[in-house]
Amino acid sequence: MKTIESLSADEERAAAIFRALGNPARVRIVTELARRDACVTGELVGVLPLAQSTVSQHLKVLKEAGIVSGPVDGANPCYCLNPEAVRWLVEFCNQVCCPRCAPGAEAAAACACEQR
Amino acid sequence: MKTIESLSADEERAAAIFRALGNPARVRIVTELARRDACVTGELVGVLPLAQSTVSQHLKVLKEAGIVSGPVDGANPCYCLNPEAVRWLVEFCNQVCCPRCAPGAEAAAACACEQR
DNA sequence: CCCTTGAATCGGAAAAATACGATATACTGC
DNA sequence: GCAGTATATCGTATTTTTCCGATTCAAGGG
Repeated sequence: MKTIESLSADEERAAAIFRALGNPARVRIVTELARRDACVTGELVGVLPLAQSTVSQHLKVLKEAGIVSGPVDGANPCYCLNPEAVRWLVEFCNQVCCPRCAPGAEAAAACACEQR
Repeated sequence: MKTIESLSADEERAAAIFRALGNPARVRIVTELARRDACVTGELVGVLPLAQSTVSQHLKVLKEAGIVSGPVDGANPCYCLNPEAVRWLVEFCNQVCCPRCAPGAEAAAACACEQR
């Protein structure tokens, strides 16, 4: 993938987070983590039809993107969802698409040209 | 990538949209489309340091994910941002992470376990 | 100290994404 | 009809992702 020098820092961060979330297994992990307050990896392996090493890799990707934090090593290894990252992403979407995508902006939603 | 049969339709749709947005060039295209009301491909080629055929491919990916619509063929080929898709994605994020990620949920944001 | 258990990392195979140039297609204007 | 311009598609080389089994590492129990 080519680097685009004209990209803003926000755009790059958004792309990185989107990319990390752009996999069904990782979306599933995030929804599982959100459902509970914390999660050991082993439970996730039970939920997903993937090998333990693969789940571990997915967790690493999510962690590097800042979407999850952990694990705390020691007695209770645990991965946690980082709500700040999700909130940031939602905010980015709203900023970028504002005012056409903001909730309540339905009136302005129609495109200027006819849709195919 | 393995198909995960236990995945809900929403989770799959979210993953597909995230994946489509998970590329710097495509984020840039979306922000450009959001900035204007419509955009012919040519202008985007000028904005991005990529070949015309590559930009066309990116537009195709975004279109297949339902993020942009168009082009209307004829005199004024135009691609438009589909605000509904972005709104749906924001809503998905809020639903999944609710109540821990919803705006104003800062009090509940701290994870149950210590962060590394 | 050794053994079990759970998670991370390594090595590598297969599949998918990314990018480009070349080519095809569609529309405009002469 | 023909030329010119703009966009889409094809073929393909390269890179990246995805996944697994095997191995390593760390903690705890006997």
